[in-house]
Amino acid sequence: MAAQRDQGHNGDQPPAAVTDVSARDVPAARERARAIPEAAVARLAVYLRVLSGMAEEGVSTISSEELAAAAGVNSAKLRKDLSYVGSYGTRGVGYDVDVLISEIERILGLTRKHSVAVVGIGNLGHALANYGGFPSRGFPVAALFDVDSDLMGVPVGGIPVEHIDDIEAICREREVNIGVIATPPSVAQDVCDRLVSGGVQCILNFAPVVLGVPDHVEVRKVDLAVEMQILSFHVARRADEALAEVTVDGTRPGVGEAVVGR
Amino acid sequence: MAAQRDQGHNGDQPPAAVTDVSARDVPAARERARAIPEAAVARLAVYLRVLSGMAEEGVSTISSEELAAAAGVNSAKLRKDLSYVGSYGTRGVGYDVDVLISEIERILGLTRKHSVAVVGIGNLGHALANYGGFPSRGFPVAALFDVDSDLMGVPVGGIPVEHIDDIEAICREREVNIGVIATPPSVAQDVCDRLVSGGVQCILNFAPVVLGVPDHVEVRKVDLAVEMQILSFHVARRADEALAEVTVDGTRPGVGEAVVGR
DNA sequence: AGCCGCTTGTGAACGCAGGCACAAAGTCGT
DNA sequence: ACGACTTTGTGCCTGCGTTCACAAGCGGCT
Ligand SMILES: NC(=O)c1ccc[n+]([C@@H]2O[C@H](COP(=O)([O-])OP(=O)(O)OC[C@H]3O[C@@H](n4cnc5c(N)ncnc54)[C@H](O)[C@@H]3O)[C@@H](O)[C@H]2O)c1
Ligand SMILES: NC(=O)c1ccc[n+]([C@@H]2O[C@H](COP(=O)([O-])OP(=O)(O)OC[C@H]3O[C@@H](n4cnc5c(N)ncnc54)[C@H](O)[C@@H]3O)[C@@H](O)[C@H]2O)c1
Repeated sequence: MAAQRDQGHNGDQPPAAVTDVSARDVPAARERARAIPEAAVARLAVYLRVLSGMAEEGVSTISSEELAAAAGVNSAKLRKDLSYVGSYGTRGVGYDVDVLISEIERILGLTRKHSVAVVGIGNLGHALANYGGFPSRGFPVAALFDVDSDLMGVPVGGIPVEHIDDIEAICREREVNIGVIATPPSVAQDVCDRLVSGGVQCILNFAPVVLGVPDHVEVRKVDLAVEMQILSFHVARRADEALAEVTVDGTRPGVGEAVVGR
Repeated sequence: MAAQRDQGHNGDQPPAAVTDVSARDVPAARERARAIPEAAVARLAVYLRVLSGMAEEGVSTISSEELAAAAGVNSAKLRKDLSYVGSYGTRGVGYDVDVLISEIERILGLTRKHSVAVVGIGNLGHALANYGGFPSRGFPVAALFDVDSDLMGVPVGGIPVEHIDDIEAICREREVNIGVIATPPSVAQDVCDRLVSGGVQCILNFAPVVLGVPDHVEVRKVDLAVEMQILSFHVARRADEALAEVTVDGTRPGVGEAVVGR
């Protein structure tokens, strides 16, 4: 079938030394939540989207095999991922789509409200603020910030842009949970610090810099240049391989059929 | 120190079953290139950016410890990553910044030209097309595509938008290596197929769908909703932990100091 | 009611990536 | 010229995540 190989791009940073200061030799109880590998969490989010699509199409039950195919993963892995959430399948039948959606949402914490603030309303910030996919998935955009005085008060995606200097106060007031940084790299650390002092605990960073944050803050970065370079690496590798392939046995890499994702 | 925990979000998909059909029990030679873990490739790209910054500031030599701190990783891991590239350090001194830059660029395949095509010039596509960070890093934008007739010929970031129906021909003609999909999810698979038949081997997908592609095509996806949901999960986990923490020994997670990344 | 076949859930094995610690190697100072 | 110091490169161990394979469980069919 050959769906895409998902991101191989992943972790670094001492998983137990720096970030996980707290969770060790603790009784148990929420141990279950902690035990979910981050990679599995990422996949759960994908399953959730696929399941939502299924639900809209009126599908009420799905087997691990079908869901795995739709999500582009191995069915064993899918079942193990779902087992982190709990046992909500029916043997011989499969999973109830609605139940699974509810349970995954619960585990991912999507039952809470997660207000988002976008900082840096330039090219990228505009696109993010206008994007309907966030509010519709439970991430309402609560505030936009910039330094540019021309932007002050201008509504983008229905939300007026506010001045960066008010960021702490506004974030606290509106209980912003997630800060999105779309400013130039040079000011990203400063913006990050301000978000943190505004009580924001989760940050999604688009600026190509490594942010330093306190232990209790979670940062994820989206670095397009890195993505490009990883692709570039694969181009180079493929070129080498194709060369070696031909040299060794004359076989050329097959072209295969294009499989439809959903 | 506590820099950010990098993406824990990572691999899935059978690493040896689907994608790596070709590279096994091969003589050796380029075996070196294949042997680099994808996670290490992602970090190499980060090191490269940090090093570029260093070079601009006139730094000519850097130790693994310094570079590791700047990149937010463990120094041992950094050295191991660099060892995949080769032995270009000088013991007792460190690495020559320029040499390291050249070698990482070589490994990442950045010595070749990588033309990029962006498909779907909406909110996100505009931002991408206008982004100066791609051309400056060796990824010139060679073409833009959309279906919207109002956009035809309109220059975005200096490149005129062309019709999606010409995509195969233009991609072949301009030797596009990397296709970026920023269309609505519903047409993403179709666009993907067209890119592939236009000879594009690497795809960066922003649409929230799982793309099916032939084995020889590499897909990476950037899924902001998934990123948000991973953050959401951590919010939930933290809330649970904080609760348990207080319940068990009365200690509250420390607030720590905000460390500056660079 | 009992059997059959299908699908889940998971125990166990495997493999890869991360981290430690040290020997090798080179530099700088005297 | 030699020794002491610094820093690299890497072997080994540990731990996590993925995969396999199968027993347990449930619905449906006879
Ligand atoms: N545009 C893209 O497609 C793209 C792609 C990858 C990465 N990025 C990164 O995303 C970031 C934003 O890119 P962009 O193209 O939108 O840049 P941009 O220059 O269009 O926008 C930056 C915005 O940040 C604002 N800003 C500057 N200093 C600020 C401060 N101290 N506080 C608040 N706002 C401030 C500016 O006024 C501007 O509106 C950059 O770091 C860039 O490297 C962008
Ligand atoms: N805007 C964001 O910040 C954001 C964030 C995350 C994900 N995304 C995803 O990125 C994609 C684009 O988002 P957007 O906000 O730019 O949407 P958009 O609607 O603004 O832009 C989509 C563009 O694609 C074009 N298009 C439609 N069908 C096409 C086809 N068959 N061939 C070529 N072009 C076609 C449309 O004309 C439009 O210009 C979506 O899949 C969205 O889910 C966007």
